[in-house]
Amino acid sequence: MKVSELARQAGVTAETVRHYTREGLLRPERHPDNGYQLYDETNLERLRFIQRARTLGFGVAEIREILEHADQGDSPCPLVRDLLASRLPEIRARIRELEALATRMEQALDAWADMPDGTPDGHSLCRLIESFPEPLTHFRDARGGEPDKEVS
Amino acid sequence: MKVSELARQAGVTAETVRHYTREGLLRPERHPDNGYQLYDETNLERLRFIQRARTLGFGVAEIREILEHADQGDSPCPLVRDLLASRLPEIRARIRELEALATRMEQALDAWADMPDGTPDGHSLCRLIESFPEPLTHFRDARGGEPDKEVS
DNA sequence: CTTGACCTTTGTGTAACCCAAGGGTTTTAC
DNA sequence: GTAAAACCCTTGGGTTACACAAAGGTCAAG
Repeated sequence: MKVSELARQAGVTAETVRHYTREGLLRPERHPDNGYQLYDETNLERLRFIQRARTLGFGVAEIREILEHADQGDSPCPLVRDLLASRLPEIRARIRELEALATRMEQALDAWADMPDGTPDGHSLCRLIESFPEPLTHFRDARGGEPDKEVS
Repeated sequence: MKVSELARQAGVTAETVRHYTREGLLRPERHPDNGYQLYDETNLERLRFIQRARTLGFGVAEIREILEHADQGDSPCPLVRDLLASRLPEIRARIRELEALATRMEQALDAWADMPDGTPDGHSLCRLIESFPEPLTHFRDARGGEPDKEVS
């Protein structure tokens, strides 16, 4: 099947399929005449595997590594377990950060009612933000990226 | 003070200070002779403000907008409140995603004990991952980016 | 045979910085 | 007084996981 067909069956965009192919996660053949990429059932399975691995928090580079192990006949499972085990605490930490963030935001919105929101006087930019404790100088970061958009 | 001094006082890297300056969040003066960027106390306050805003989940572009409002004498507070209010649900959603992710990872590690991790047989890549339910085909994404590194 | 749908590659953009290179400047130590 | 250490500047490339646009070839239907 061709790109869009594979994409449709897996519920991703054709761009995503091409991306994984460029990154070496999928291995299509080429139609000798027109150069189209042709994917077989195995590639569909690989793609489904990739999707599951992504929802488990693996990055594309890691998945490539896993697939390469498997392609060489090695069991990738110990690798997977180690990656899982090492990533889990990071996720937990991130959850705590985000919860703290949400709490701060709610406090801010609650506190809003008690504060005047007049024009800043040159010393205060926005009391709402200024009244927050300074971030401890080496626990930076807080945002959750939203680089993804809905995939119809 | 010069870049590194400002950076040190706020607990960020000099690169970060330069970045904010390039993005227009900080407004240093230039030493007429050598072209060095010189920051005053006001810029230190701005930087601290930026830090707090970042931990509250604001992006650099948003913070620039807030600062521009304040620089023009408008109160940025209503803006801040709206941004806060609109971002909060996103954060909450992200927390739920990450919790689901962590749960899946833990299930995977738990299930590990019951599964053999031998060499894949050509049909299975890694049962640990393959045994997961397929992601619903339009609720993609799950990762929390870690594009940031520790800031000494 | 001409649309229109689909394929190709290449290049650019996203967020918030980090890092290296090449080249001036200032401070410090001898 | 000067040389090395330490710091400053700008420019450009890298990071993640794709999305999107452009220019151009291909294919099925009417």
